[in-house]
Amino acid sequence: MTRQPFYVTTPIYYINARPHIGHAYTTMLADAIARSRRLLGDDVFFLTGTDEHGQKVERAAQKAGQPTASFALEVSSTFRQMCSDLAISNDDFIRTTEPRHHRAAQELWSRVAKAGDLYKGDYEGWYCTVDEIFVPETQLADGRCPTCGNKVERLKEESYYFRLSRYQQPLLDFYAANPEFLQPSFRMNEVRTFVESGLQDLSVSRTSFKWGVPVPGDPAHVMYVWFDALTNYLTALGFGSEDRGAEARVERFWPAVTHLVGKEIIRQHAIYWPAFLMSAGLPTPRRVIAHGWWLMGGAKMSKSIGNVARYEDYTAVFGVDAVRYFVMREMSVGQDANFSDEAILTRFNADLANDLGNLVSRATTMVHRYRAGIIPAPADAGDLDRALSATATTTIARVVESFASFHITVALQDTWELIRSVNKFIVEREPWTLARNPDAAATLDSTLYQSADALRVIAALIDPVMPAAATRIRAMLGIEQEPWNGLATGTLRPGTRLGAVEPLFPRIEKTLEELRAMSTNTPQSAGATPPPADTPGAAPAPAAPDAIAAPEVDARIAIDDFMKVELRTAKVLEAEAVPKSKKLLKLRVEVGAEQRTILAGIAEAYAPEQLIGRTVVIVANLKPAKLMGIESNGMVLAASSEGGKPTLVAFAEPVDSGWRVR
RNA sequence: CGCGGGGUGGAGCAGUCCGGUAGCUCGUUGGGCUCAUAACCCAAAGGUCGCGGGUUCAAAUCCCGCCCCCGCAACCA
Repeated sequence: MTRQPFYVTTPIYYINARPHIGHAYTTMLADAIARSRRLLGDDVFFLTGTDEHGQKVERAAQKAGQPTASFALEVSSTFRQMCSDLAISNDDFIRTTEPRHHRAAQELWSRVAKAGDLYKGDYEGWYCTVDEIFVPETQLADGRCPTCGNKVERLKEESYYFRLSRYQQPLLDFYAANPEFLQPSFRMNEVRTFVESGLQDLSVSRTSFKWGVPVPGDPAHVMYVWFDALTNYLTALGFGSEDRGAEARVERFWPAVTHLVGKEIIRQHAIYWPAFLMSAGLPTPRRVIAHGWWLMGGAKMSKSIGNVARYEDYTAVFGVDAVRYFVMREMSVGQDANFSDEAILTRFNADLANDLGNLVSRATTMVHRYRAGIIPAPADAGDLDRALSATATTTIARVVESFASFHITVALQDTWELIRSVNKFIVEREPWTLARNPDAAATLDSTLYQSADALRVIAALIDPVMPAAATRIRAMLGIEQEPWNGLATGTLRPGTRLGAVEPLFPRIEKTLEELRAMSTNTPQSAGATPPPADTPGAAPAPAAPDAIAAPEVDARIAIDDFMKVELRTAKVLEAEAVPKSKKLLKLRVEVGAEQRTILAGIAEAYAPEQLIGRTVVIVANLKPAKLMGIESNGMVLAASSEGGKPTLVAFAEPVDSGWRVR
C-alpha cells in the first residue's frame, strides 16, 4: 500500500517574544496530529520554525547591542528549545533567515512577478514599527498607534504591490469548490464575506529596512512580512532549490498540507497565501485549521494584566505529557478555552492519576501478584470479557476516526470511556476474589489478560498526545510500540513478561497555593511580550507595547514641557451618552466663565446623570478632535488600569471650575 | 441594522448543520469493594436547554422577534 503524504505545519513564530502557552499549544496540536498520522501509516512531514525578518527584529537587536543575526539566532533558539521541551516530533525547523528560504522566497517572487501580479507604487503613511503596519491618518491617536500606543513615524517609500484585487473571484471560486479548506466552517464564512466585500492590492516590499529577503533584481527592496513568511511552508520542502530530490519532495507533499494557525492570522493563510500560490501557478493548500485562544481567567492573555502563561511553569509541576493532555482535552479546536490552575490540577488528578494511572497500576500489579508477572492465556472468556473487547474495538475505530478529522478532544473522551470500562470490568470481575478460589483460575486468567490487553490498546490510543506515558505503559506491559493500522484487541501475546510497575501519574495532593508558588518560581522572561495565543509570522500582533521593540530614550521631560499642558478644573453641566458609542459620553462643562463640549471615554464606568454637577480635571489646551462625528474640546482626566475601567480624578477639598491644576 | 462567537443541572462543556427519551467531566450525598496512586465501581439529588412567539404529532435543535455576555472593528482628546 502506498503511504499517503501528509504535511502539517505550525505558523513560524515571530521572534519578538519568547514562547508562551499559545505557541506551545499550536505546536503540541501539530505534534499530536503528526504523530497520529505516522501511526496511521502516512508519510508525514511536520514543520515548525521562526520568522525572523523585519524592522522590529533589526531594532530589537540594536537595542540589545547585538548583531541582528546573532540576536535572531538567540531568540529562535528559545523556540527550538520549546520543541525539545515539549517532545515535539518536527521533521524540520525552519528559520526565514536561512539561505534556502531566501532562495525559495525569491523564486516565488519571480514567479509572481512573471505572472504580472507585481507592480511598483508609492506607499506613504504613518508607520508603526511595533505592529509593522501603516496606520491610517484617521486612526492616529495623538501621533501614536491606536493598537499599541507607540509613536508612529511618517514614511514614504517605494513599494511593490501584489495584485490581490485580481484574485477576488478566483478565491471565491476556490472556496466554493473547497468548502472544507478552512475549518471550523464559520471561519470559512467570515473569510468568504470578507473577500466578497472586495480586496485591495497588497504592499509586499519595503525599502526602509534591510533585514529581510532582497527582492530579485531590485535589491533596494526587501520583501515585506507575509510574502516572505508564508513562503516558508514551501521552503522546507525544498522549493527553489536546485536539488532534484527537493523537487520530488515538493511534488510529494504539496499541496497535501494542513496549516495550523491561530484565529488572528486566518486572513493571511486563507486569502493571501492561496492568492500568492495561484499567481505563481502552484496548487493551493489543502486545508487551514484555525484554533482559538487560551484565555487566562476568562481574559485574553496580556502582559499588562500579567496573566501570560508559560508552558515551563506547568511542565515543571505536571510534566510534559500532562500539559499536552490538558490542552488537547480542554480546547475544542476553533473555540477559545480557559487555562486555569484549577482546571489543569483537576484534570491531572481525575483523568490522569485516578482513571488512567491507577488503572495501569492495578492491572499490572495483579498480573505480578497472581501470575508472577506473566500474561496468562485468556482461556475462559465470558460475556464480560467479550463486552470489554467489543468496547475496545469500537473505541479504536472512533478514536482513529476522530484523529483523522482533527477532533482530538473527542478522541480523548472516547479513550477515557474505555479506561472507565476497564476499571468497571475489574470491579465486576473481582480478581482478588477469584484469586482465592482455585476453581476460578481460568476466569482470573481471562480477566487479567483482558485488562492488560485493553491497557495495551489504551497506550496505543494516547500515544499521539502522551508519547512518554504510552512508552512507560508499554514498558510495564513488556511490549513495543505498535501502529494504528492493524490495531485490534486480543493481540497481546500470552506469556509476555511484564516490566516493573511504577506510578504513571502520581496524584498531586498540593493545594493550588502551593502550586502557584512553584509556578512563579520560574523566572519570567524579561522584555518579551507575548501577544494573545500563538502569534505567527510577522503578524500585526494585537498586543501590548513590546518592550523589546520600543526604542525608549530618556522619557523624562523638563518642567517647561509639563507647563505646556494646561490642566484645569471644570464643572459638568450636562452629560449624555453618544449614540452608537460604547465608551463615549458627551459632556458640557464649565471652565471658569467659559463653556465647552468634551467627549470622554468613560461611559463604561459612569452613567451620564452621575456626572452632572461633578468637578473634573481637563486638559484645556488640547486641539479639538472629532470623535463619532462630534467635536471634542479637551480631555477629561481619569485613572485606569490597563484595560480597566476609568476612575475620574477628584479633589478632597472643594474647588471651583476654571482653576489651573499643576 | 458593523462582523463574529456564546447563553444547556453548583462549575466547565458536548449535543444544534440532518427535529423524536437532555448527555459528559468535576463537585455534592448515600452505598459497595480492597487488586490499585485514600484510587475504583454503583446509586441518588440537581436543568422552565437566555426570553417571547411560530411551524410540527413532536423543538435545546427549524422560522420570526427580543434580551444578556465575550471578542474584533469603529469612538478610550
